[in-house]
Amino acid sequence: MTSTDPQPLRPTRQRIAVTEALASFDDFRSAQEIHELLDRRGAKVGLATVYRTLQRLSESHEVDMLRTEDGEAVYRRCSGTHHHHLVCRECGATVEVEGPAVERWTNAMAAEHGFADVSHTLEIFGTCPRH
Amino acid sequence: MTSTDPQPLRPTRQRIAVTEALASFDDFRSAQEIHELLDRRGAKVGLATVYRTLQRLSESHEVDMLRTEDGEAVYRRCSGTHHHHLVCRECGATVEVEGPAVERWTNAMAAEHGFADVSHTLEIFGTCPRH
DNA sequence: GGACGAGTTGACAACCATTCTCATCTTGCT
DNA sequence: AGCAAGATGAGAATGGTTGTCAACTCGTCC
Ligand SMILES: [Zn+2]
Ligand SMILES: [Zn+2]
Ligand SMILES: [Zn+2]
Ligand SMILES: [Zn+2]
Repeated sequence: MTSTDPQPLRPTRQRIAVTEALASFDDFRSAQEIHELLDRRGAKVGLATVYRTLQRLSESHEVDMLRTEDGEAVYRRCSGTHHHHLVCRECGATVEVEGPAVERWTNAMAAEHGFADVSHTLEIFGTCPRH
Repeated sequence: MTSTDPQPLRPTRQRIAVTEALASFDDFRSAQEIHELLDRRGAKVGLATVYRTLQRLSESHEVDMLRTEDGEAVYRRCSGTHHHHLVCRECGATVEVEGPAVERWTNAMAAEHGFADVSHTLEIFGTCPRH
């Protein structure tokens, strides 16, 4: 491998602040909400930087990103392994779920139709026991 | 049932035109693309109306709507039954797929965590045999 | 047919999440 | 210290989507 190495991502003050912010909550939040959170904490990080950082982190699978029903991107820290989410529509409470069978099924479907380079998105929405 | 009846949706010239447009292609297209298509066909339908109509149709499950990676809403005519999609990243070619096992799995996950009123989204992306 | 109210339309403005610009720092390295 | 690549941020710009509201259409009941 000589070409595209993924670049290390310098640990700047801003990136550290964003990562810490992500560690402080459990539900999915938008870039703007995270920016606001940082503001309240006194960490001065530009909005554009928050967007850029979250984008980078989600591209490298260090945080999960999904889209709300109206298309807004929301983020959440995540465990290393591949998984999906069960999200409460009311309060945002999130449970990570795994299902080998589903993974196998998506791959089988793709293979059956000759699709290569496969990825997938899967989210489950509902109302949690507290609602 | 006395309360919220879903309202019939009047068959206006514009709505018919949008429905016909939807019948004329097989991949997922944005509201703007569909508006453009209508324009080229000479059907004069306002952009706002295209948005409103697609929204209505997708709410009543008469068309499928999903979000591209950058959050844009795209639409496609659909069969009546619940299903998911295998979408080509390159050309947009789409295959509808069904999987009772997956449906069961999502419900089981939700039940296991006490979630009610469950729905889910699942899309598979890849490159089709022609790419 | 004519009148009426609810539903619908469209040109355009407004919104708002996200990205771009670019001059100015920082960082990593020698 | 000195440099190049990377990173930042204030503000402007972008662009999909929604809101506004006066004019229009449909179905319905005289
Ligand atoms: Zn909840
Ligand atoms: Zn998966
Ligand atoms: Zn293709
Ligand atoms: Zn399903």
